[in-house]
Amino acid sequence: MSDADRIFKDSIYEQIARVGRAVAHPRRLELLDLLCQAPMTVEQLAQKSALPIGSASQHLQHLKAARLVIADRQGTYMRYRLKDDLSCSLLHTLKTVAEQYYAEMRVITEDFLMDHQNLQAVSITDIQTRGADDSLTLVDVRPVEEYKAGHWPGAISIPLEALADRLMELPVDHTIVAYCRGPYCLLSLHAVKTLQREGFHAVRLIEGVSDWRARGLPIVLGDAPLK
Amino acid sequence: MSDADRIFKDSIYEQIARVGRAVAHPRRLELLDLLCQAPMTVEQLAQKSALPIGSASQHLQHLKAARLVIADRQGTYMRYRLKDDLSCSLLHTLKTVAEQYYAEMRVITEDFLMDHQNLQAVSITDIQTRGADDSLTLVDVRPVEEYKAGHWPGAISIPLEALADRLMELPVDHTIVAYCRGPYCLLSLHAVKTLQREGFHAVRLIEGVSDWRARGLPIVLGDAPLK
DNA sequence: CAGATATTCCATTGATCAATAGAAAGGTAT
DNA sequence: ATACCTTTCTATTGATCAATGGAATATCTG
Repeated sequence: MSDADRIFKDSIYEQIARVGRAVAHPRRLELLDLLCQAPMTVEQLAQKSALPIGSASQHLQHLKAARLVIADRQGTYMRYRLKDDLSCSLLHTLKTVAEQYYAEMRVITEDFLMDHQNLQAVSITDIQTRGADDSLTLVDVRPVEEYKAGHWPGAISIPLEALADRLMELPVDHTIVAYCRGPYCLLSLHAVKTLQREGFHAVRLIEGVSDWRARGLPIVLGDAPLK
Repeated sequence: MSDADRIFKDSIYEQIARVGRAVAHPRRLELLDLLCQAPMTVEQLAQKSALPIGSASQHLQHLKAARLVIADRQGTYMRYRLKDDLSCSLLHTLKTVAEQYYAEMRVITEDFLMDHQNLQAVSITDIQTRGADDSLTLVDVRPVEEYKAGHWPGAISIPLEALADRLMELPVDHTIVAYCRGPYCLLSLHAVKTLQREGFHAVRLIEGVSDWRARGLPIVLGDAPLK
């Protein structure tokens, strides 16, 4: 093989490695995961990922340099968002590999859930099969901005923080299905605990919006009529 | 959010980042790409990627630790292979992101191909549409082991090294379609140049076996009858 | 234009990772 | 058992990356 050939290959693999390096840090993955939910400012991202603003900004710069996300100014805020759904698919692929290849993922999840008994979880396919059944109420417990940026058809928005004050909006005779950002987001878990404490029959939906997005399932934008 | 919640999330993202770190280095991507073709020994991998044995071994350890590949001893040789096709899909996703998001990929490829004029390239869909047309001969110019580990149905195996000596096996009135490991492998490029110099009408197939594998297209194993 | 706010830049420190060469380990064959 | 071969381990050096805090920049408001 000639020198020119070698240089060509090195350049190509170097470009692919740019993608790899961008997703080689846990904090950046968390930020990317959040951006799969909705566009957000640095401040929001830092708060939701429990990062100092400076660090969050630096990691976002890194993601921007790898062009997985783009940033645009909105007044004094800087708003970051995914370049497109391919970034979301990339993260989804990485999660799938980790879930398939690392038994640690199961162990970590199971160990954690041991502390939270009585938490029934359902999958989106379960919901779809008993779709005709009308005794389910789907609740999106993420912050409202994320709901507006895309939510499951028919779901109503009650952010976890407001849940305790808005229980009267929920039908007592229904099964309440709470969902959030995905299997590793804990909003729906806490929602279900609250609901059960208040006497509702509540279950947790495993998947989140980004999982549906990566799979090409339908997502509704904007406000939806409350039931 | 409680401390336990934060520890859980950190652990989960740390696991996902293991995947990211494994693919964050150009040399490891090249090794993974090679393993998408066929299982190989450390020596073969080192030779094909122009790496010192020690470095190749170290990078393979890294891939093994991330469980994208597995190793088993065969006599004095150590044979590495992909864990399964999911590793291949992972690499395919990374390539797709790089191709979609980085104009540099196009620039590098175009600059390189400037030095190689008269190189017509066809896609696998082109081949499939004119499938009924019988005037095509598909040639797999990779090393025989890789051909045996999976090749396009109907393709014959003539490794690039043997091509000059085996021209008589090719029909002069056909269009010869050469393929190799993928768009960034240069074996088919050199094959087409050789064939053209010898008076054949030859074109390069853009995709390689790993691209078909990642897409779930049919692949034939073992020796195939020569035409 | 001054003051307030959000974000980025910069410089420093510590940590992790890559490349290399030579020694060691595991396996085969005589 | 010895010699030989392939691969891995170990240690060192240099390079890159992450975290942090404080200064600088950009925008909006009064």
